[in-house]
Amino acid sequence: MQLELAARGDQQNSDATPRPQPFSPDQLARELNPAQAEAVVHPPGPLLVVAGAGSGKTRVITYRLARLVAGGADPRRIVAVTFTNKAAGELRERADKLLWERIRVGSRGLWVGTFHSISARLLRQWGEAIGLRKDFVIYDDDDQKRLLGRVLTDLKVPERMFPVRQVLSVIDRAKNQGQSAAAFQSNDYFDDVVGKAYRLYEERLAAANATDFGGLLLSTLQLCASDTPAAREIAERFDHVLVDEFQDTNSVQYRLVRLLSRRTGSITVVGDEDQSIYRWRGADIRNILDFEGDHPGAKIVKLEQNYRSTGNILRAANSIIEKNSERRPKRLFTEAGDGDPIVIFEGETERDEADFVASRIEAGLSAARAPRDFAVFYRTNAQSRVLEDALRARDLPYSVVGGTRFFDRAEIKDLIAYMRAIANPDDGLSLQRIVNVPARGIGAATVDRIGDLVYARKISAWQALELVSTDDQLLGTGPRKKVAAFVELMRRLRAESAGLGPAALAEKVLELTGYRDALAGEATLEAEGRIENLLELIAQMREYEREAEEPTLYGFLERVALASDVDGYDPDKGAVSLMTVHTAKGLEFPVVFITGLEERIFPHARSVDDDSAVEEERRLCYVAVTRARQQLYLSCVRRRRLSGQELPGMPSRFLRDLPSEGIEQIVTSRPPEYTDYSSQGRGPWGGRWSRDEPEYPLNRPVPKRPVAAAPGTRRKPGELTVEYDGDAAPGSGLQVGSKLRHPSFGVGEVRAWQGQGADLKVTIKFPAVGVKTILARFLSNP
DNA sequence: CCGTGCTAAGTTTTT
DNA sequence: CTTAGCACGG
Repeated sequence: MQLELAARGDQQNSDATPRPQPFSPDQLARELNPAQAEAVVHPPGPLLVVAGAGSGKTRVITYRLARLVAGGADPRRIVAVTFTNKAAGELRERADKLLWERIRVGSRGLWVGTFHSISARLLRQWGEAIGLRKDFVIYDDDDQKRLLGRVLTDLKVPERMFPVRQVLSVIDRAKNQGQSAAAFQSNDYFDDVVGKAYRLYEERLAAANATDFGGLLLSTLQLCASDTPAAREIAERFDHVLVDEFQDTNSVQYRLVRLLSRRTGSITVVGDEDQSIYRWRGADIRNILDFEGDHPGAKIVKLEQNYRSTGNILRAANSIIEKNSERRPKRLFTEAGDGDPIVIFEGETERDEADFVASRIEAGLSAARAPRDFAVFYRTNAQSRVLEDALRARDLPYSVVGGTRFFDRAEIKDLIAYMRAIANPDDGLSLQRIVNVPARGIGAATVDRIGDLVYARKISAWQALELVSTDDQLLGTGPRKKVAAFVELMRRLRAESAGLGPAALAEKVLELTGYRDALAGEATLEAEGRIENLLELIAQMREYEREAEEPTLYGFLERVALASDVDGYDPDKGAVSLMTVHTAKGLEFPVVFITGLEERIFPHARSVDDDSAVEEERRLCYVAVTRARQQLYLSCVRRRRLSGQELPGMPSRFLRDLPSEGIEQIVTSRPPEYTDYSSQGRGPWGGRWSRDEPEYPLNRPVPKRPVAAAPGTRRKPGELTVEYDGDAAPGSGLQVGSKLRHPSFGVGEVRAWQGQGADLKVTIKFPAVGVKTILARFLSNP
């Protein structure tokens, strides 16, 4: 009782009372299944937990971590690595809770984070040992592309033969495998050029005091492997290492983990080869398959009992994944009943599919099922649009997780670029972005000259700016003065930045640069939206300042650079979730729709010719299926419009692999007529679809004639309701130019309207989605 | 130097 | 179909 009342920070006193037995065999037997308990109590040393989907993986990690601490381990000397910030946050929260409940110790000082954030942290502390400054910035892939583009131009490499994307992917692959620019091997002409580009790219990165995603990890590995006092300190730093999603580690990450755990040998990895879906990003499935061989005496525990899904869903998942060969045999089981049958929908077009999804969600809403309980998955981001339209048409709240990121918007990147340039004067890329934003008369010609100067004299962009603003030989008087004014502006901002938090600094930037005034002066809806976005960013900065232990400008910039798609998922939004299958990993929902299950969509066209790529697609499908708790819908269509052209669709091979029991099928289409698309074939979709390609029949015969969709299930698309939030009352002065707010589209401007009362239709232009004609139902009057 | 209008191009998954 | 990049005219 006394213990219950002990204050949270009161650690000394807890020793006075007898300690409870928080992890006694009895207790564990009550809270864990035998396999879970085995993993939790295994003594420190190499341990691989093969955790099937929904088998209580996070539970095992938190219990094991807590038990290590209960046994005397210091939380500050434990590092737990995850793949997303969201997973890291969850792990920290659950570990903290368990530690407090059971042994009155918090998780304070525990290192939990993604590979990238932990690397950044190590580099900021010890990176100087390998010549890295503490204040480096992190370039995202857009920055990488721009930097490499400039490198390729300077090397006079023909763009046709060496597209930036392709060169970058080779460089990235090399980095993921631990090959630095110096060590880059080339066997052919292409790689010779890539090697040259790689070296110059790295040179420029270093000059900009910047690093990229791959570099973050590679530098950390180099640091840890170096013969320096810093490396020895790091080797002493951690007693226990835990790694989540181990199947997705690449070679560099794996070596890093081994170095961190080498001294004590206490390394716990948790993963599932069946859920390895990041091979294209360098993940090496062998890391998990060979773990035993690499760690003599390693213990392996398999978790096969699933606590998430119904029997029908689990059987479907098993039958899909069983076709793979690169895996240890494993079969998930559940003590739950069969549950509802899985529903397969086969429609005519992607609109029918979207409408089916929306109608089922609408019908499924009840006291027990809120919008947040539904998730819709797709293979590629481009597929989300039709689904969004269909949900909108039924007024269902939805939220697209990932996709075009908030941080990718132009105005956000501009502001971030200012902050980066203030934090790090050497960041040429950011300087280039903002030097003429808002327009201050510094044109492309001037920027080019400064860029040439940087290249020719091997100076930083900032030095070049300072140089041309004082030396009247280099630029004409007009441009020179303008550049000088910009230099002065940046100096002033830097001077003012001292002592300001990120949010206050951002406001200063918007004010002093005239950015906000420039937008306000435009007085358009787009500009209004941009200002709103900037305010949102500043609000995020404030939130960061509240949360972070030690908020700094670098800290915020790092958080921005390392934010992941799924980090934006918030169940409390109360909306139907739309996301790619990749983003869905690690999440679960009562009802799941997997759409676009067609050959060349899922599995993707780029994968169908390569057996091992198809295995990855199969794992992806397995991940998608195992997200569902109670109800699973799978859908495919016979004709799909994708980037302009319509292509015929064949049911995915994954549908053919489903068991014949526990499935309900809804068909509203018929197979497409034979069409020879070979003459029109263009690009990767290269639409050949001939008789030679195998048809994958579903389990029931397909009707000869199309069956009409149920009547009354579909409203006219584009009909929506808006909430009144403007400067005109209905009937009493609604006019062109009035502002209205729509729950999904935001504020829009009235273009035209017709009718009145309940039949009032208004045409509105929304900055976000364009012009829409809407059935307006005014909910409130001013 | 800047904004507009057009054409052409490219379309997987993301820390 | 969308978006990005480019040429042109002001």
